[in-house]
Amino acid sequence: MTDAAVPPPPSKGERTKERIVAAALELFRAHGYEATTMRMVAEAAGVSLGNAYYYFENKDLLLAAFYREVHEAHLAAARPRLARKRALADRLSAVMTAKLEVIEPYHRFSALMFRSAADPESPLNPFHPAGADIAREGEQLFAEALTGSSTRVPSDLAAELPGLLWTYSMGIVLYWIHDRSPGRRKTHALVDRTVEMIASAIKLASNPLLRPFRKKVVELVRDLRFPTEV
Amino acid sequence: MTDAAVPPPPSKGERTKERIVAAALELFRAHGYEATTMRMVAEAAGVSLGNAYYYFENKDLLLAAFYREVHEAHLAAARPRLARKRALADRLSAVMTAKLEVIEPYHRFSALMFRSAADPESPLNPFHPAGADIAREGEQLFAEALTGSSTRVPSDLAAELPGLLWTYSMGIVLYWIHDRSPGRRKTHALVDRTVEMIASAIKLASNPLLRPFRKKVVELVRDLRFPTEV
DNA sequence: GGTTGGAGTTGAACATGTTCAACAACGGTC
DNA sequence: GACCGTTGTTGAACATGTTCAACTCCAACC
Repeated sequence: MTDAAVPPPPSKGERTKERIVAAALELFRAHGYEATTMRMVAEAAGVSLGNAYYYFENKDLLLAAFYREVHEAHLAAARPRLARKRALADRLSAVMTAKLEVIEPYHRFSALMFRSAADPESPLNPFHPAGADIAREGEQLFAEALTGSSTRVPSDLAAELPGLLWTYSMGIVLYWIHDRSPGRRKTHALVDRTVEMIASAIKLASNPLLRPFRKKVVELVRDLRFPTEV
Repeated sequence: MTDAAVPPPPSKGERTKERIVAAALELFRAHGYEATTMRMVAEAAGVSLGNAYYYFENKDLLLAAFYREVHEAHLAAARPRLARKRALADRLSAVMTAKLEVIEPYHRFSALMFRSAADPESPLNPFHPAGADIAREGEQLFAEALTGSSTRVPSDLAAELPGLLWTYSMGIVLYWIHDRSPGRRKTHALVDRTVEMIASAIKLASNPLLRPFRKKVVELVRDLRFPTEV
């Protein structure tokens, strides 16, 4: 019974959509986002301009498709590395390094990802329905990095850490966008050093003596984590 | 001798530019950024479309002019409040509250400020020459908040704090952009609580016992503060 | 086989940011 | 006052994201 595993054959529309995405990703890679016009995408996909808009309401949604692809690549790159590490700092480092490596080819136009991520209207924004999946999966990855590590974390903190770490990773990406150093040396240095600090801070915060302080921070995060809620 | 204080009379061009800015700000306020077209701005300013582009290379630069106006308003609102506070937490709170009040009328399109701020190419980005002034003045304001307070801060830390606090304020603004709660309650709550935590952390970090740890953090910040440097 | 309704597709049209060659106004110089 | 270079100004043209009414294709149904 392999029925459940066999996806239905792609419809004509699905194949067309796939062609459009592929064309767009290739053009983005080659020319960047702004320089890639919808007409170029349509032509490269062997499709009319209007047809591209039949599948993607606007250009941003093509970017969202691209973003998802990058995200999948990150997951695929990070998980095998996690399997080889125990120490928390190493595991966090594995996740972040995988991220930096995956996004490196797109440095020249990755600012776009970020601008969209900061825009409440954009499908890339983690609070937007269309972008929520990626954020959730990103947090999930950090959750795996935590649970698989040799470090024990109190449960109240453990509940909030994945979200915090995901936010941290967004901050790193923002730094990386502006990083002009060769080989993105500064971003890697920042990751190396902050990852150590975070691991230390987590161990410290797990100390029973610090429970009251920890509670206060966890409460703050829990209360205010979702600005979009009322 | 009041010569130095008397600015030269505005040239024709300066007056035209002023009219364009004024028209743009009013239209932004009324309709938001995207919905305001350059043609609308030109017409409202009583000027041809091409002429608007003579003064502002692109629409983003009009947004930059708007951003500067908001920034000036923030400085003007924050400084008198600082004069009435001594405690560090109160002073930080004064600066942040002034900021939130000043930007509140523009909540609907303020995401634009942020997207531009995150974009290395944009004039709003603090690492971009055109946006650097605003960032510097923002840090300066935090420097005033610090030096005027009753709290003593070790000099190594004092050198880095304004920049860190400015970064913190950007984070608050990012949160505020997504805040849908009535009266922006959640953002205010976040400010209230984080400002306390920051003041406590600064006092804690000033403790001589923590000098090694503080040195480590200060060094990290100093080394990596400017991603755009090589 | 004909009909029908939805999915897929097209090209033209539109709105808007941006550019540009040409023109006008102005201020200084002789 | 005539000349001239700089500053200011214009409207048309262009590129590109987006929309839309019309068309084709195709599978399901009678």
